[in-house]
Amino acid sequence: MLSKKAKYALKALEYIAKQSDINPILISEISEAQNIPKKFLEAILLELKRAGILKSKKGKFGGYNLQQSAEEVNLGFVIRLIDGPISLIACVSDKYYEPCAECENEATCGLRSVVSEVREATTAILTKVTLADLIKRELRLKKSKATKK
Amino acid sequence: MLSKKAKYALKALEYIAKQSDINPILISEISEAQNIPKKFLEAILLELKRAGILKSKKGKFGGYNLQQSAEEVNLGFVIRLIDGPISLIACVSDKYYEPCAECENEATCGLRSVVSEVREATTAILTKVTLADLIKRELRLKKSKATKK
DNA sequence: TGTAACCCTACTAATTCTATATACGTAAAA
DNA sequence: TTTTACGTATATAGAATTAGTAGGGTTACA
Repeated sequence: MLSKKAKYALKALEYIAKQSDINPILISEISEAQNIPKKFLEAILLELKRAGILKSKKGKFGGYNLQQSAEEVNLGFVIRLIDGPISLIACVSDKYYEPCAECENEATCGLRSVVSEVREATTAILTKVTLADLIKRELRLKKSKATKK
Repeated sequence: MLSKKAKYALKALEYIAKQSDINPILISEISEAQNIPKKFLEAILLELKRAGILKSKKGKFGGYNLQQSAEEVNLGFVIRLIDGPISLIACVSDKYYEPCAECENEATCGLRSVVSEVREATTAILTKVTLADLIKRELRLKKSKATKK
């Protein structure tokens, strides 16, 4: 499962991406709009900034903006950043690889081979979908809901 | 990520499935063969028994056997049993559904729609693969490794 | 009836998650 | 140049989860 932190990060990024690029967005504005505890959100945004996704401006009329474009930021990157490995077992993880303690032979482990397939399928989706896609999806869903009425 | 408990459960089940059906398998044997703490394994096997996957025989010459056939037991069932939801967010879970606290409209949530796709892809694999498949895979991997030499 | 096996309850140490508190640094406006 | 409105940094803390341990109890076979 995703941690709340990762979910907050994605919600916050989506919110920032939806606003105009001109004015920096306040932490407190995001916090209220998305129901995220403010102090917790501060830490999250800072992490996203360090990772190069966001940029910030200090002082009065400061706040956060995207550093990369909404088309560049994919969900897999964010989730990996905040929650760590996406794979179900570390022995099939690319970025967070660790050998299994018990498993004597990784190359012939059946479980590993299955979990590896799951990882491929999961990351294929998560790294393909960007913030921009997320916003587009939302619009599409809202439209199809409206026409159904 | 899978918990160690779930990994232990799968390893233990695979081990039992590989043995002949005639003699019950001892907890201590599995524990040693798969490097699983014995007392922890006891608890896991008990849970698998309660779920109807294993059956046990008490007393001298007792032990564990499969109750269902190796073709019947799929990995998704075991993982869900031990670790809970497979989905990344509870709002797309079938068995462990819970509404999102922050999300005001589930039907139009872009993140939900992406995570839902991930869930479909993941469960499709995990519920298709059975213990019997796991063993077959292992054999196949061992063979292809041998021919490579 | 002894003993080798599984069964059961409760406890705990360590870690992670979800924040909160406090103090500090910085930039723009009055 | 002082004030005010922001972000930055570090420390801490309660709750939940994970990964076991301890210590018997119960059953059934020889």
